[in-house]
Amino acid sequence: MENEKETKKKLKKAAFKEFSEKGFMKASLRNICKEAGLTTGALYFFFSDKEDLFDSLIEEPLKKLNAAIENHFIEEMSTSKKMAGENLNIAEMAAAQGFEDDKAIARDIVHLLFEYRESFELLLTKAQGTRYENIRDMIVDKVEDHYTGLYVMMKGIESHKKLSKEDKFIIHWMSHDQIEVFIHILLHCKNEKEALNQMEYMIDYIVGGWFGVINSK
Amino acid sequence: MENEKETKKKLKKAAFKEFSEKGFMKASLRNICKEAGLTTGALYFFFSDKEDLFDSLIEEPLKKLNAAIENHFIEEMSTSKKMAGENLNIAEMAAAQGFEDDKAIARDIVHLLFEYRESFELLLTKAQGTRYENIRDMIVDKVEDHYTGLYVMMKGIESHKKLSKEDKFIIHWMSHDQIEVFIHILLHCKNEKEALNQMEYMIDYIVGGWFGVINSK
Amino acid sequence: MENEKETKKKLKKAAFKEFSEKGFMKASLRNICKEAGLTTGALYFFFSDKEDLFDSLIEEPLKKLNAAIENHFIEEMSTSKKMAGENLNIAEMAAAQGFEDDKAIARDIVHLLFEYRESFELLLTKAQGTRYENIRDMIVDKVEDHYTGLYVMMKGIESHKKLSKEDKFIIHWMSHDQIEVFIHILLHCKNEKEALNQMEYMIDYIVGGWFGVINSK
Amino acid sequence: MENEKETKKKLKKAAFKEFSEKGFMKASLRNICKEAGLTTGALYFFFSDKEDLFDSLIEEPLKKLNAAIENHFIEEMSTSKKMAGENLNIAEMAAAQGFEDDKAIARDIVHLLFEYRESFELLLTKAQGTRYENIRDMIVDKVEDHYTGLYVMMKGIESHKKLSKEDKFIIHWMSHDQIEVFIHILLHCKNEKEALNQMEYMIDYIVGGWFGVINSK
DNA sequence: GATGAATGAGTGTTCATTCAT
DNA sequence: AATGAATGAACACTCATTCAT
Repeated sequence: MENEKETKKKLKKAAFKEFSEKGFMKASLRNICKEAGLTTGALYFFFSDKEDLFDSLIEEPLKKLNAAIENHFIEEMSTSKKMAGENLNIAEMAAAQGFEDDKAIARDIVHLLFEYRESFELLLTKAQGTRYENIRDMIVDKVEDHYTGLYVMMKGIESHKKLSKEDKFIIHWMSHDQIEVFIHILLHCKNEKEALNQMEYMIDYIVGGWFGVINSK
Repeated sequence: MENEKETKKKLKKAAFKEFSEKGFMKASLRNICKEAGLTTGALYFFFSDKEDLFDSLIEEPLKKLNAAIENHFIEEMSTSKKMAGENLNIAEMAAAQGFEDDKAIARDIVHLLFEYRESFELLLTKAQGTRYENIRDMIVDKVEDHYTGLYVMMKGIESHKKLSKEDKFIIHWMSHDQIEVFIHILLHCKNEKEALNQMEYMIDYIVGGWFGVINSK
Repeated sequence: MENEKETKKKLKKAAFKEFSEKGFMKASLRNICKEAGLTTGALYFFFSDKEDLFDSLIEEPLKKLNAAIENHFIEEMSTSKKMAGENLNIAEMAAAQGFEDDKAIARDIVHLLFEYRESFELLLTKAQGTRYENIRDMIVDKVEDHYTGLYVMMKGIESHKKLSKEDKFIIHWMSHDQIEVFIHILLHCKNEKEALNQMEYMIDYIVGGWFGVINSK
Repeated sequence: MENEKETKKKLKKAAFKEFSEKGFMKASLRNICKEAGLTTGALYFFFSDKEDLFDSLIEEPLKKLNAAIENHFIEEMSTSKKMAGENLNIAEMAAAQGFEDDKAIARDIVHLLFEYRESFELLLTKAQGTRYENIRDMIVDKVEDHYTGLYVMMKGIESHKKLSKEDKFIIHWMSHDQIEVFIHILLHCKNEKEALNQMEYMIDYIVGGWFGVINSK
């Protein structure tokens, strides 16, 4: 990233502007090159096509986000596992410790989102027409397993295989909504500090929602 | 709608297919006309332009949805008002009666969504490039006042003017999320029956979220 | 004209507006019919095509103009002939009687032009794309013989056959310019009265020009 | 102009042909490209749109014409000024010296017109639909001040502000007619030599016309 | 590395005109 | 007399992409 050719940087900068203003589909490579003071040929030296150019703007941040998700949501379910070993009502426990672990994860994610704020905004709002147009759902799919595990434990269900259609549906929704929270914060807070502040209230909402579901029926 | 000319119907059907497959922007009027077995000129006899054609597919359902929103969220806040007249804790009351009014509203909306299911799916997922590309936000804006009123009462705040930045942010989020619930149901349930079933669980989540927020701090 | 069908009149009125605003080529039959509150089919009942519609707006005035030209410039060359019989310097004679006959002709033409003012304006400024796009030249050709006769006499040339290339050129120009005078008046005077007033000065110019040419060399 | 790419030249040549045959509005870019053996995309590499293509054919000549007009009609009014300084009847003087200055100007203009003959013909007869469709009037407006000055002096009027409506009308006409002379020569003479020859007679006419007006009443 | 040139298929849209009813 | 529907060809213009140099 740092030692990229000057030309490539100019191209990416111009592309950023154009994609941000018009979205992927309406963006014009001609405009981008004109803005960058280059010809279309130059663009095709660095990028294989329009989508590759878009990719270059969000690739690194997206990789990091994926890595963070791997770390936080997939590899470890230590909190839950630990608790499951003991003889406590899981919901009470989670409440007792205030979901401290989950809050820490959330803070990490928010930090990452704001580090590459513009890229993520681009990815989330201007990618229609690229392979990322369903990026929200793609991310939801990635975290769904994590929340399934959490749900199973909190509900005291023996195995994933015993989950009803209704369980699965609500788990999918809650996963979706968790992602929606992050996106909402990214798109509506003007900086990380404000985001972390609002995050506290959002967590009250999400946790409340979870308990609403877990205690239902 | 019912006594439309055969040709117009063919055109709309073909348009539905094309828009659904490719989205508004990538849809080709030529394809639509070919599919309908007509020339492009014929299309322009019935519709003034590409967007007018798209409009025709979602106009009526959207009008009805807007009307429903007006009726349910804007004109009446009877539940809240009734309660406000008495000397009770509003949150307790709402909980006591199980948010029956809100549930009734939700059922109505769901019914409407599934009555024109395909149109709403089109509107919500394929409208980029039309004036409806921000339809989600447009609807959120419409219901936000309603939820602001609800929030003020449940929190026991004197006036809308006393709302903090954080209050406003979380109200906006909760309004947004309420709409998101409906959209999620529309896009993930295969029919109204299933939707109404899932709706119950979603309401537990939403109500839990609200209490999480209201009781916070 | 008077007992035309109401529909036809509406069509012609709307056509007048559209042709006047956009010129023949850019005018749209669809617009005309819409403006008239009719369908294109109706138009084609009364008119065979776009040009026929245009024609209908200028046909009668143009016929009358042609007739006036026949009468004044072609049939009669009485003044000149009379004079030619006598033994006088024709130029002096013409000057002496102040070109009274020609002035009378001019007044007649001006009267006609202003009687159908709008039609002639249409014909002269909005006909590009019709068979009248060279109407100026067509009229010039009609009056050229008359001026050739006048020239021959004033110059004392024996026969039309003795006219040099230069003579013919200047005759053509003077014929052209005479028409240009009428057009200029039509397009720049707001009514007939003003036109007749300005006409006096224009005649001074034209007569001066003729003497300049006749006395040259 | 000279070191233009072969392709661009082919395009301009084909455009010249098409515009000359059909006029700007009826000309088809497809035809032009076909004639040039290229695709429409190629055209848009060299020209920004249809009008830009037309412009390219008349731009340089028109610039030179405008410059010539600036030089001759606007900056200098030396003849008049010189004379105004002395105590002579301006009309007599102008006549005495045979309008030599004005004749020189006319020769210059004619030379220019014939240097770019085809371009000027295009501009004057095929520009309807472009921003040059009123080019005649635009040029008249440019020279009118010059002739106003001349008129004021020849008539012995104190100031421009004392000009009557009739004065202004006849000045406008004479300016218009002067331009018409040049156009007539351009469109009716087959080369510059013939044009300069005919010009002599035209000047007799114009000068005669001026005296007719100046000495009137 | 980068340019300038060119492709070729595509876009939405407009048009005068026709014709069965 | 007039409508409503439909045609079919044409329009100017834009696009991502390619490639010889």
